[in-house]
Amino acid sequence: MYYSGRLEAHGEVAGHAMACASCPARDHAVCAGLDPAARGAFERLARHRRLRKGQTLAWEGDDMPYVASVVRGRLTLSRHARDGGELILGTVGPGGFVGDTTQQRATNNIVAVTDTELCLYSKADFDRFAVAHPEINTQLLRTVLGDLEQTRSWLFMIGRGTASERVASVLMEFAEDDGEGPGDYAIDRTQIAFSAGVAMETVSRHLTRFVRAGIIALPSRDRFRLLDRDALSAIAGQAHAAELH
Amino acid sequence: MYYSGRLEAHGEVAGHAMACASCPARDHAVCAGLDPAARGAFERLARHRRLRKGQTLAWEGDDMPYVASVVRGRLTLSRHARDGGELILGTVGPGGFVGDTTQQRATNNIVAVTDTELCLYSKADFDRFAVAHPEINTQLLRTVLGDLEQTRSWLFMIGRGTASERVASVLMEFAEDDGEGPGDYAIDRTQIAFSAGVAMETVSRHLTRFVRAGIIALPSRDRFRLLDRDALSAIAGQAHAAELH
DNA sequence: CGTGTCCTTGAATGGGGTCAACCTGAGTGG
DNA sequence: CCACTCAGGTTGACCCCATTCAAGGACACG
Repeated sequence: MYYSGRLEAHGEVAGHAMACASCPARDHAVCAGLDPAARGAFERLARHRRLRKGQTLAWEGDDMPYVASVVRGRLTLSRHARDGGELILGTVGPGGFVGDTTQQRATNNIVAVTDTELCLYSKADFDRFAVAHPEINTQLLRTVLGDLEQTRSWLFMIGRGTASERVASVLMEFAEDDGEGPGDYAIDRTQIAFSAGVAMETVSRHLTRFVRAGIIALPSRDRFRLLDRDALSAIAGQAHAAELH
Repeated sequence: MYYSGRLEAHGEVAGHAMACASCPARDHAVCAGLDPAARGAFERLARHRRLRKGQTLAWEGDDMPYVASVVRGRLTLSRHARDGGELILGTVGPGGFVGDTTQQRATNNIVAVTDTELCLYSKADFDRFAVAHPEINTQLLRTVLGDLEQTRSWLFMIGRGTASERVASVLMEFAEDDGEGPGDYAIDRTQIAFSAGVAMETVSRHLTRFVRAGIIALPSRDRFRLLDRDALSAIAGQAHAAELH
């Protein structure tokens, strides 16, 4: 089931129920840096939408007549291989942007990894706005350059890393994304496998190896505790270090 | 030996010896879409530079106080692993753009794969120009979005492909980059290995396998002839197909 | 208490890395 | 013109890591 062109069809929140004034992403999102008048105009184009964990915003190849700015939560971008496999190409968190007005169709699957809130803009509206307010492209450019850099770092990781390195890198990502907490983070073996581009069994084996080495603990099936960040970081390797600007 | 901050130190061409009017990249480059007055102003900021095949524009981590637009030729972006290995993250051809004004240092090695001509702009100049002429960011955004898409496609390829698929994909890239010709393209085993993220020996083995299958021919050490494009494309897989437009 | 989902563990297989020897052609210098 | 050298490429042998297939465990749910 996917976005059909009418947001209301999902029973999701439509319209801009949330005020920009209280938006947690307002300083990082694409709308940051607009002057008050322009921001007001931009706000009026937005449709607010919530996605529950696991829900899909778009499938690769689908018609996707809108772009989106993430307010909270996190999305993954992924692609399917014909063998049924999947690879996660990156994630987008608060302040991030998904979609491309120069392409009609979605090039990636876009799925919420946690409950997520978005502002949607039709591509036509967004383009029209960008012509009138070209300064929005400055902020968007910043975001996209960041994504490009992140994707290249990940490519480097995936292209040259062993399974240990890949799994360790994914854990590091999870640890950074999830805020801090006391060192306890959510995991999902399948998710790790799809991110790292390795088989699930391989993920499982390396996790138990990390546990035996005292680097992490697995208090429950869907959580892990980071015991030795430096050790994990060292396994992840410099590919990951490069990612931290 | 690398860029030291003074272009003239290399004895390369400095200044804008070439007129924009005759630039082969003028319709695709970042300067495309500027009105004549703005283009004139932009042109005055440019320094023209030539790189010979194999020459390096920047090393990862180096201070890089300029950005560049490629006029002709081709550059590779790569990163080194501590084990001495290297991975090519992408290439930039005519009309393409390298560098990021939001970062002071180069994040990638930038090397000419063929003789290449560039227009260089100091990051300070470029930023100042972009404030005065925000429409340049529209074109730049288009370019960067294309790079992002290309990098994600490549990530997908590398992340899930076998060595055959990777090597085949690299050959397809080469075949597209090099214009058409009669089906003869330049290759270099090391280059392929660094692009595909596999060992040189593996590249060699797969090339001879392709030759035996009648898919390519190797008339000399540094050339290959594409005999059966469809077969090669099929091996490269749909990951590659997604990359085409 | 069954059923299903997610995870773990084992055994077998094979693809690709690594090391090492050898080959080939383009220079180079006598 | 030949011998030498050297870089780049090929081929073989071996081994290790990750995949795959398969069986079984842990836990939540009805």
